[in-house]
Amino acid sequence: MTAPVKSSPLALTVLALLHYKPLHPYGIQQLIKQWGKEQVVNVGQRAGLYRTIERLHAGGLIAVRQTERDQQYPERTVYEVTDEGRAVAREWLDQMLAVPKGEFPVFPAALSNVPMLTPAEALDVLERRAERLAARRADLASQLAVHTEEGVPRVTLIEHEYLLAMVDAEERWVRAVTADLHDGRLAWSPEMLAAFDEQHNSGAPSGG
Amino acid sequence: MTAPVKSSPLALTVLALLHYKPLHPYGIQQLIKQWGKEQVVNVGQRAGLYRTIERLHAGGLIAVRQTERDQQYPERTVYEVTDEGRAVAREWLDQMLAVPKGEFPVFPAALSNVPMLTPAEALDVLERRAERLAARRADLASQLAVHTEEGVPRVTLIEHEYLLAMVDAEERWVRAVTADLHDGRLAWSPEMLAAFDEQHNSGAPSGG
DNA sequence: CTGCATCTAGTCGCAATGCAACTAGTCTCG
DNA sequence: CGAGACTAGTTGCATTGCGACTAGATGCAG
Repeated sequence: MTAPVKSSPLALTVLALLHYKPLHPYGIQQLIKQWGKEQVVNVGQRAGLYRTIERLHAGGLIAVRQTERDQQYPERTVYEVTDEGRAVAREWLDQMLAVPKGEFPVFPAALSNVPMLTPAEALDVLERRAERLAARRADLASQLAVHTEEGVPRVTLIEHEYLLAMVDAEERWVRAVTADLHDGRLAWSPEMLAAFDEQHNSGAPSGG
Repeated sequence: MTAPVKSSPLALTVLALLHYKPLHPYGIQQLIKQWGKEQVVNVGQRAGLYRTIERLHAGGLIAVRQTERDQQYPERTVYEVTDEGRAVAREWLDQMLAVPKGEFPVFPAALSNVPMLTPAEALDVLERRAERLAARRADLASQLAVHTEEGVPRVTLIEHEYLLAMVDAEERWVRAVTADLHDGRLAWSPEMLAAFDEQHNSGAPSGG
């Protein structure tokens, strides 16, 4: 038995689309974009898509159905999902939905080094973030509104609802922090951090 | 001039810790754990840490200060941050704080394939997620409480506040969705999705 | 006191990912 | 006809995640 194929957002999406009907790689990419999933699956550079398909193929989760040839287009390999692929997709989906995965986004890591800045500098960069978040929030909200008006079933927009909720929450949090920075409820100085470090006699994460 | 070093959570943290005082790799790892930053920087497997340090060294952002030798321990190389390293750390920090980066966490990608499940199945897995999120939330909240009681300055806990806010927001969102699933405000069926697909005459992301 | 497990510190290798460059054919428009 | 842009797929490189491995130190059980 070959090593089990590792799950990934893209791999799951490929299986899901093939589950619906056989497709060639480029067709998959088209569908992903058409359905606005590029916002959650990173199919921007095709390399990842082709490699993922290869991996799924090698693992027996998808199979070649046919090899078309429209003259004018290069040879197109059409894939279909296998029974094992269907089963695996189900397992992946259950796992990914039920178990929050410990990921390491950059923002919290950056936040943990905020003491390197002065409160005024922190206020400035966080305000800039808040503005960008607001723009993204507005964008997501308008996409949702458009699709909803068009009668798209809510369940197919559920990931957009989620993204919107998260962006909204982050923006609120950032604005709360900038407010605290603005009127001094959150403040620090090198001296204060150094004094605290001394009490605890070991290296500290503050910027000296 | 060598290629500019790519930023990463770990690289930033290493520069920040060395900014405070020179250290050897293992000491850096100790500090990261001691300050609870393993939750935001992924220093679990040491390979990443050593490779990051090598990369920073090659890029001239850190330099070897000395090579200690406690008998009993292997040779320890102590690094210190260079002036360029300080400057770069500042730039990275500004960038990472001000600009939300488009990352691709697995949960939203999984969500986008929820139509493959029945509403009842979706309810089940999402309830399991909500429970795990609640556990994590409680854990983060208690860590925060402990540190706050000990008089740790708030700014050094800011990334924990953020994580807590995000986990809390996600849990609320998931519970709102499970509530909607529970009493039918969110529902679907293969027929309904198929009907919708037909109107739009192209492949669909629903599970057929 | 000898063998076995465990901790500390660091290294190695591999699969996966992100990103950019490159190929090669096709279409468009002047 | 030729320049540039689009389509479709490939290649390479640096980075990351993750697990396995080394090798000395320590501890503790028989």
